[in-house]
Amino acid sequence: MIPERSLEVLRAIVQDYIASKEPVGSKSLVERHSFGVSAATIRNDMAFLEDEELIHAPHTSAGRVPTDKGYRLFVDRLNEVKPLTVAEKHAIESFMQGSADLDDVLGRTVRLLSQLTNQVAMVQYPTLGKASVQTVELIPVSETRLLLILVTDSGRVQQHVIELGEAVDPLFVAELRAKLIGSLTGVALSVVAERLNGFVDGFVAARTGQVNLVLETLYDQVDANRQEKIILSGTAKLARREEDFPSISPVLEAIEEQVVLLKLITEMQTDNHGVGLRIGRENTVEGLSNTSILVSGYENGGSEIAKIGVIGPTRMDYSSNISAVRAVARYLTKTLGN
Amino acid sequence: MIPERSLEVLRAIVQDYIASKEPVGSKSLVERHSFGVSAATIRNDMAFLEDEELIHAPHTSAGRVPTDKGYRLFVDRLNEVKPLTVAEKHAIESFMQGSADLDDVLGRTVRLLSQLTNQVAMVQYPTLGKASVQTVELIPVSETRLLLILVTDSGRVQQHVIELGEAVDPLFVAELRAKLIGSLTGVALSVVAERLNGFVDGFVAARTGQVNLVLETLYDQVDANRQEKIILSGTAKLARREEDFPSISPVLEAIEEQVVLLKLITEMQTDNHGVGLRIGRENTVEGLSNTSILVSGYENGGSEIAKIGVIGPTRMDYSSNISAVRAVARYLTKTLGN
DNA sequence: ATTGGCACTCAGAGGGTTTGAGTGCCAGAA
DNA sequence: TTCTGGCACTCAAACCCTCTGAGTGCCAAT
Repeated sequence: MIPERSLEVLRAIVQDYIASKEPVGSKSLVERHSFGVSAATIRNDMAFLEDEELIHAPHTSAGRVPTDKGYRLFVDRLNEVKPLTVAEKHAIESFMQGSADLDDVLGRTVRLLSQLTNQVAMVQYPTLGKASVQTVELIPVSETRLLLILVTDSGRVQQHVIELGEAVDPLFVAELRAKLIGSLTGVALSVVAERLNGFVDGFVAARTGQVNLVLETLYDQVDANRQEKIILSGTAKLARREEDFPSISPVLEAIEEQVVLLKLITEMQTDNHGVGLRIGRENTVEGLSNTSILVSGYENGGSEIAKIGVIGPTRMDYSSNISAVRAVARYLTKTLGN
Repeated sequence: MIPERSLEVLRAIVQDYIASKEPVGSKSLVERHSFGVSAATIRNDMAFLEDEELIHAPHTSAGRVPTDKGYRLFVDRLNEVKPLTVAEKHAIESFMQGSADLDDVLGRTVRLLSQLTNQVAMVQYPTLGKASVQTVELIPVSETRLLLILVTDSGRVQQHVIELGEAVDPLFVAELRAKLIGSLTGVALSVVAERLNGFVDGFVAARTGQVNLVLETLYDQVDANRQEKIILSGTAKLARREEDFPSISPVLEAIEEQVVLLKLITEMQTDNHGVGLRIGRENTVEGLSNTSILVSGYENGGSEIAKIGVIGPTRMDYSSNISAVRAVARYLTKTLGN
């Protein structure tokens, strides 16, 4: 077990280090915090913390810096989540005011979060989840082209133009449309494909080519709901922290690699405080070993779920950032609720 | 007038500097290029070029570096645009293979351009231009909600859900839909609003509220065609060139500021070689004083027009980049032609 | 106009010294 | 047992000095 005072010392070290960006030594520690003991005693505690690999000295005659493990313990056991200030809550409200469609809401949200935390923010597009088909439409837009529209009950609308390559017969389109609506309304996206098994048999042989073309497109659209995507904001914030990283280039590269980032945040569990956190090397991704990633989940109409979060140096202000991410996620869920 | 050989010297300086990233001196110049004169003579020419402010010495006993003005003269008068290699052409072809909708095409294009030039690439979304309405659709998606769809002849499809707040009468929707189609098919987006002047008078008074709601949404969508947007790719490429900039942070900030960037590229003329170029401080934007911006125009079905380009250090390989931007722009126009 | 020669400049590399924040440890006090 | 004051020790970073060499500018000779 780690003695009580040592934990206090760790907390103080993390706090001072976050504030000053300088390794912190025993002397400045006793000056800024009232431990009621001398610097020498603190040094003993620090030696203990170092044995436990919770802090680490960049070189012999320097102060101490928290290790990833130290931050982890700090966050899990010592950190009190700082509630948002009134000004911040106000900022959230006004930022989200008057947002229109999904793209718009997510765009605003990610900018908001970046601004609030002063870090790089990210939002994952909502994924398939439990969403189901609200309606399907088929509209001729020219001699040979059809517009296929898919509306899900989570309010997402997708469309795609299908080039049939031959003249469109309005009667046939009407029939196809009616049958599609009949078969799919209310059906969960995840079972659309199997529900349409044998669908093509209901048409005369001459039409099967066209029907299949439409079905292909429909499957693509359903899949597009599965295809995941992330938007980022505030990349420049990373650069302003140049001192924080040996080089920002690998970090930028890593976060530009959407696939990796998606994988990473998808497998993150949101446990404590409703947020998920990976500190430093806990992100197995190379290039992110000096960054922490903080995510929280949000919901879209109860049927789609995805994550939102920030990426910053391991030495970030966890208290504020955790509450910001949590608040914005909650707010986003609420906004999408309508 | 600038003597012939001095121009040759300038060309050599630019080329060597781009290749080596080191200030170039008279000695290495005569070694690497066969001028047929001695270093001392070259020095005289360099003194002349310096008087003309085409080159500049970082400090007394250093080699010379081209100034913005020097690059400008180089590009305008000395630079031969390097044709793309077969491999590069091949890369373009295969990269664009099998692209689907507008988003997808633009996304691929910008990644392609970034990869080809090894710089940050950007694509502006097509703007309004001469596009006109191909068709309008109005679809009930729930008790109280309508889906409005606008298709332009450039193939762009937009949709938006309208919350009417009261139950939707199918007959009314059919009437509204028919009248909209009648009034708008083939009408240029720029005159949609005026064409609908008095449109609401054709309905019974009880419906005017709902009609106006739909019209508002329609106007918004038309405007969204005007609303401009840029996508970027390869931001990390900037960071890998850390030596090129005193600090990348202002550069990143500048390019994250879409509004500024849009304004900048919009006012750029594409003159020589079909591309537009701003070198260093020619970009009045603060933060971009060490970067050059290179753009070329592309068209979407002849009716929408926008720009595509790259941003890099002033010391970039203009020859290759100009041809890459030009080629990709041409290819993009062709791809969108279908 | 061009050239070789030469004195001059100066950024940057190399090397040595100094400084001071900070540690580790110990012997004695509480 | 826990804490404390004291002290020797360490080492990165700051500072300073010198040296080096690439490069210039200018001039007198060709």
